[in-house]
Amino acid sequence: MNVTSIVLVDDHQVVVDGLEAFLNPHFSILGKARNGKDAIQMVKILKPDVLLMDIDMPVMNGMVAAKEIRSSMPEVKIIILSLHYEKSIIRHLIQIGVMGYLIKSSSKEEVVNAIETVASGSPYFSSDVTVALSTPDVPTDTRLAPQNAKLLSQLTAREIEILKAVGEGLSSKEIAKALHISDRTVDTHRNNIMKKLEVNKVVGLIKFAIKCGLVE
Amino acid sequence: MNVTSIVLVDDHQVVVDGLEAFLNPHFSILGKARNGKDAIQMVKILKPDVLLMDIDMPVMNGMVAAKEIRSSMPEVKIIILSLHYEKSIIRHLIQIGVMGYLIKSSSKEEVVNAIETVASGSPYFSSDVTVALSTPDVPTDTRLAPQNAKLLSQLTAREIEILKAVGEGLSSKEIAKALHISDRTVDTHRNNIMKKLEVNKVVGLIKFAIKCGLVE
DNA sequence: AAATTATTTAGACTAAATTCAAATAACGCT
DNA sequence: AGCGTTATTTGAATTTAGTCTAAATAATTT
Repeated sequence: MNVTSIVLVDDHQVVVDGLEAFLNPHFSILGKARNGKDAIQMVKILKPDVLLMDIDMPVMNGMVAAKEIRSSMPEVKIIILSLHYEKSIIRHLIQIGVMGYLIKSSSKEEVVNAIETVASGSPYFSSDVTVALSTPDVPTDTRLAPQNAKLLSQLTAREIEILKAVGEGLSSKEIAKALHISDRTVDTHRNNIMKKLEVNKVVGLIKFAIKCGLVE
Repeated sequence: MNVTSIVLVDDHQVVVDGLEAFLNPHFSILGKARNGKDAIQMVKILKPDVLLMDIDMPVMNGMVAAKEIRSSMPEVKIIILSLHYEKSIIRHLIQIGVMGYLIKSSSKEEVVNAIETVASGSPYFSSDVTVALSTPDVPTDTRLAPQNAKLLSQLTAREIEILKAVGEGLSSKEIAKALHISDRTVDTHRNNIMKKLEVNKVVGLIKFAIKCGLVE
């Protein structure tokens, strides 16, 4: 088998040169690019075994380039070399089909090891990446949106009580009975609430109550 | 430096014996256990460098044992050897602080490599694990509950159209105008929908519409 | 052709919401 | 203690919306 050929892509010259310095006798560096756009061109012409690429780059970032290369040249194995620990980005790239993911703090040995592993057809992911992915997702919808919190805070205790009851599907009369007040009172409260929340339909109240977790 | 010492834990004798067979000249196998409980005892007495353990085991499973060992003997490096791809389990174990995670389909070489990496102080996670973790979480609330799907399916197209409009806060009259039909018709549809969904309040309709993702 | 289901409508009735107007209670402020 | 503000409460008259019953027409299925 031939020596593994590589294209290096990073917008910082020192990084590319440094990588080249310690990869050079062992691997064949076919080319070096400074952004995703150039990387695509270079890969098409040079057809390397492995593409070692950064994410943050001007003109075209590594994620876009990786996607394009995956679809047009699936035989090229992509290794991402990044500072990013952000889960969504890592996930996206793995879903796109990159074969490896290294953090820039990786040792020379790890980079060499990753390239060899990937060149042989197996994926290689830095353990930092795995650990980063292991933190559970925060469900976005459980959090109370700031503007809702603000609106909610300007309701009085009684109003919140009534809003909750409305959200639970009780009519003015039922609420009145439950709270031992007149149903006119309940209506007034409800109208005041609607003014404060700037909604003009009961549905708006119900939706707001749901959003704030007052019901269901 | 001394040869790395290991304790093997798996409820299947063949697996333990098989592992021992190819690890033996290279590493020092101090002991073999069949469940988590025995593993804890054995680790306390033998103090191995590395504990290679399954998850699914009788008496006490590997997760519980890993947690216990992590808190009582943090210097012992734990590698999980499992069939599990389940994200929540993998995550939990990484959060507990296991240093490695291998899938049972791993090659001999990978197992040896993992043990060496972990013994030297670096984590080692099989790439299958990383890929498994890279799939985005499905927020539980976005999924349509089966009973809601069933109820929704027994509504007619027209009824769904009206349900949606109700959920958006339109009154019967407004819906009537929008659909170029009489408001009586809208009422009838709404009542039929309520019968089908077994709710007796408009709020029920709105909540159902939200649950089914028809609105908002 | 007959039976079901879907869509449409009306009238009489009932319930609910809106508007306008205002009283009482509570709270902080000077 | 007196003032202003806000919260909570209520009523009457008015307007709007929703329910119930009943039924016709269109579309589909059997």
